[in-house]
Amino acid sequence: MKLSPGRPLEFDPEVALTAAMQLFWKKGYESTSMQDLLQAMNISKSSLYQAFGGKQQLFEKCMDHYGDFMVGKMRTALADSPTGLGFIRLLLGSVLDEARGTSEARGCLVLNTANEFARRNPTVAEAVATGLGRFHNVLQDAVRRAQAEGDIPPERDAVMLANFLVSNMSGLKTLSKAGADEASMRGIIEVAMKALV
Amino acid sequence: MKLSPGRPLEFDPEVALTAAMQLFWKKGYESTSMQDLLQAMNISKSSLYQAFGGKQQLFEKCMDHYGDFMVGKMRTALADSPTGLGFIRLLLGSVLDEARGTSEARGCLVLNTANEFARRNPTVAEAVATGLGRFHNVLQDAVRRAQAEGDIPPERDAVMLANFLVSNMSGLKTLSKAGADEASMRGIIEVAMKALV
DNA sequence: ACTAATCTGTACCGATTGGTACATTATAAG
DNA sequence: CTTATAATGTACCAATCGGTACAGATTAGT
Repeated sequence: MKLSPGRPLEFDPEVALTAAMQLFWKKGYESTSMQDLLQAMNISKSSLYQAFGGKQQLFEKCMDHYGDFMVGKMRTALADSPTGLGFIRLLLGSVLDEARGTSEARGCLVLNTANEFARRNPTVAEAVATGLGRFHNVLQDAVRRAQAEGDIPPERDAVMLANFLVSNMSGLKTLSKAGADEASMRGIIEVAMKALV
Repeated sequence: MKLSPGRPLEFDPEVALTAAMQLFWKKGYESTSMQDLLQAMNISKSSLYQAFGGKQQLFEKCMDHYGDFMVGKMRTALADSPTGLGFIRLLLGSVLDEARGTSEARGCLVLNTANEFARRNPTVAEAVATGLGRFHNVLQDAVRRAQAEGDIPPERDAVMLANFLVSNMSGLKTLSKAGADEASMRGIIEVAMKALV
């Protein structure tokens, strides 16, 4: 930890990064302009380029930040949940908030990015794969715990079920953006939950 | 059918519309530029504005065109399929082509649009809802036929199952864009199919 | 006080965006 | 052949895109 002379930062990099993340999350990469970012992060263009390197590099940092943020939330939710199956139901149900309009239908930054870039950018594709893998791992742990607790038959393939759950989360989030009503989504969740036992 | 004087069209509007549709399908709305469209449609800018009104209006026409095109394909596939359940399996399996890299991972124009616009544009939101409804109807018919054929229990809610299938199609397409391998996707399809019986 | 290092504000860059104005060309009806 | 109508080609528009150059401001060490 060496101290160098020079003017100190006038902003908190993590706060600024979080603001950028929220914006990318809500609007996607392409339709988020530098101007939008500067306003949301409340820093000058020079500072952004100096501290984050540019739009693309900032976006990649946001993807990582999102992964940490969201996986952290999921991990604590899983730990706090009385049962593994309860956590899964809660997670699927969280999409209903978006459908109700309670929260914004901004989906998941990782899945949004997968849809927006569709493997066109190798760097981004890798970040998407990494993020998705982390979510998968949480779901897989939840499934295994539910199996240990007797709520899911032990002979079922936990990896497959975790993949199935990720796919359903993704589908639900897309349908939510498509304007699906809450009742339809409840039905989908019901069918998906029944598929686990 | 009245004949008016004036210079005749030098292009087939349907051919041009299809070319535009393919481009929007592959690249999305925002990242498809006018220049891209003119090149793919092989018409001049004047002709595009004269015949289609502009980018946004052209896009809406493409959405309708896509709906006709895709629902038509699905309807004939369903009619040609020996069983309703076979059609459903075939439809879900079609996503594997994208995962294999056999065909491009461009997903579904309606779902892509839902993800890109996320209800920000009311006009587009309505087009998305309409398109999705048409897909849902095909799936619903397939489920009812499978029920009549004894492959799906008659007491199960056909609407719910159709919604579930749309959601899974969507999830699979997103995961395909995220770079999921074929084996994972086969597993997901297996779980989803099992959820129907 | 001076210097080296770092951050910030201002002004600017070429490229590209979707869209428009208008003259020119090609047809059908009279 | 003239005229009304419609399609096309050319030139242009302001606005915005992400990015850069550079001077000014603010610090720590000497």
